[in-house]
Amino acid sequence: MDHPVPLDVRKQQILKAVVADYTRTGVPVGSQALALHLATWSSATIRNELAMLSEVGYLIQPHTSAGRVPSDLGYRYYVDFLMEEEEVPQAVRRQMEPFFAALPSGLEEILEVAATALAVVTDGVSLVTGPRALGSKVKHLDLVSLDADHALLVLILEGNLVRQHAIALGAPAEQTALSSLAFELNVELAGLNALAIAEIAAEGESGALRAVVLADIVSFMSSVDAQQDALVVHDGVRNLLRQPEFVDVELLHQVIEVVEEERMLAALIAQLQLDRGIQIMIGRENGLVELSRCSLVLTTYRAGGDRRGTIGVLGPTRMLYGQVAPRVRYVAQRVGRALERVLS
Amino acid sequence: MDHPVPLDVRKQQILKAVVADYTRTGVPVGSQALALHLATWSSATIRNELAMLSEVGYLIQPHTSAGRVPSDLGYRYYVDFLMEEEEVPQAVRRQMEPFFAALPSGLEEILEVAATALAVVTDGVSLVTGPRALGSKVKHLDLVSLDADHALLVLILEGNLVRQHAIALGAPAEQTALSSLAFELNVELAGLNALAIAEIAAEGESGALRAVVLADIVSFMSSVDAQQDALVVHDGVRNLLRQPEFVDVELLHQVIEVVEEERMLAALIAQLQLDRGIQIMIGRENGLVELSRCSLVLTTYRAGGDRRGTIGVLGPTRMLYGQVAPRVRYVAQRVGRALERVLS
DNA sequence: TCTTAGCACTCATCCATCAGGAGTGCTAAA
DNA sequence: TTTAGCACTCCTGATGGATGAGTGCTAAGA
Repeated sequence: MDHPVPLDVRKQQILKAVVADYTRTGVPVGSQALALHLATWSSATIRNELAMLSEVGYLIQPHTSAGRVPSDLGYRYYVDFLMEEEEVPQAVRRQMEPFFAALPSGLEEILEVAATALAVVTDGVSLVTGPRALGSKVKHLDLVSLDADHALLVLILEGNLVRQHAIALGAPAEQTALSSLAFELNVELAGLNALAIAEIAAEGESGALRAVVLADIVSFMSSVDAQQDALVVHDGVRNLLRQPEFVDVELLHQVIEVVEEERMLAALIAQLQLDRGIQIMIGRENGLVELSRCSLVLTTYRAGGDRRGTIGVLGPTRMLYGQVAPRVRYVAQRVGRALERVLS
Repeated sequence: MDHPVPLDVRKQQILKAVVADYTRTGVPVGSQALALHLATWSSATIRNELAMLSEVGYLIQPHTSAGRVPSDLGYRYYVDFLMEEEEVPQAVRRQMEPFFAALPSGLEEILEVAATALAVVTDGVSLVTGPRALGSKVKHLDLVSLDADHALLVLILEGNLVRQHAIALGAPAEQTALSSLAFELNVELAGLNALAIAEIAAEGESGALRAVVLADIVSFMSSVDAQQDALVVHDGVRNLLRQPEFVDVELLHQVIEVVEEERMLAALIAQLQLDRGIQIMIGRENGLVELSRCSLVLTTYRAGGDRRGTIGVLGPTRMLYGQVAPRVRYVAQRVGRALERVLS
């Protein structure tokens, strides 16, 4: 991967043609089929080249009398050096428009809509994580009385992330007391993150209503920060079923298991280097055996400031990378823009 | 369905044995296999009875030399007259405990947790709709300034359903103005639904900040009410893949399509009569051709007062109804209790 | 009249066999 | 260096019993 075997122009053209043909049909491609597209050379010449490409590991032969299929390495070379990105067609943009037109203002809702849109236009499973809230900051908070000694804490964090949590107050408190406390805290805590609030909490005397609420805010915000990474929205499992590689029910089972068991994907995505533009993980590169015959096309979206989340697509290794990558990027941009509007 | 063909005791026993055997093994059951369980009669006698049960439509023979399989009608007779509900075993309750132990206080989160728990213990796809908010009522609201002439409306509805919406104010307004307006509206609107608020909105003069916000509250609450029905959480698609009936990829495809395309299910569930305890829809009874080989076991959960939602399981027709039904009911109760705590 | 042993019959499933064909590697000529 | 030719491999799909599970029917027994 670091030192790909260099290829001459003809081998490159042939590899590219193999990838193109195979992604289109899903059937191993033979020298004769290639000779049609690459009329410059005879099938025999191509056959020789194919043998050499197999030798260096870019192509695989399922069995002796079969055509060639790109290996993970072959796809890697293709993606790194040969792939041409197809601009997102007008028709596809139009197809997504309804999703983004009536965009809601909540973070989760926006991400969910984006997931659906992405699944529709890429024929894969879309994956979206929440923006990493590296110490998200309080924008506004509110306290609503539930019963005598319980209250609901409503936190509005930067990015209009709204979270609520029930607090056991320890002692009875009226709504009026809660309201004035909320007013007071709004002034004090605006713009602060969990860490800074923890300091303020440490100062005050314990036991009082204010102390109880402050302690809860700190612990709750920390848990929100921790959770944020894990949030994975997905959509489009149905798309996998159309792919011929998934007639193998066992394989399908493994993939769906991983997708529904969201934390495995979350872990995978967390180890991702951000800020690399589109990142493509091919086959075994992702490290999960269950996904060894799948690829991931991921990128980051900006949720204002330096908060970023991940959005992307999971599909079979045999994927139209040149088409999927720009679409992922496009949706990421739209999400970023939508969040911008909603941001503080 | 309204007038099931009556059966004598022996036919009932045989039908019950066929259902038991078939749900266990997934293989058509023959007279000899039955004779092992029902030692009172010979295989020949059972054979005669099977022929009669086939004639009245309770059993089906996939082909001449195959055993019998219960028809939709047969399952219907079984669940109506023969099924014995198995109490939820201690082990299963324990299995669900972690899910309910650290239950969050938000409506959506609770429903999501319940969906996961239900999927785990029933080996099917769990389905959950939000509680029907037949004119949900305001409990608390808040206005947060976004920029000069935009504000974020945060509505806390009964049941601690928190919703936010961005408002274009039409004219600049400071946070102080918004706060005092929010204070004023909290007093006026507490406990009112969209309809009642619409009346208040109609009274005031238009154009003012207050009028703009009121108008937005009305339209937003109406849309929340409308949406509420549609909200369907699901989990456990992976479970379907273990069932032998879904080696037929085409069938699987149709089912997943329906499940992911949530609105079809929402429509199906909406037409459901509530308050009937457990409702079981077998095979074609659900009316969706895509789900003609599936069954639904549904019930309602109470979200306090007269707000109710639906929770249940989708699985193959060949389902352990006597086991699934009590588990669905159990989870519904737990959800109800969890929501109770969170309720106003 | 009801039950049941016996038996012929049906038909899905399994397995081996075989022809067809796609695609290869190798050789030798251009 | 390219390419036509050809033998070879081996997958795929079709064919055709053999097997066996399960039935319906008949006739004898309780």
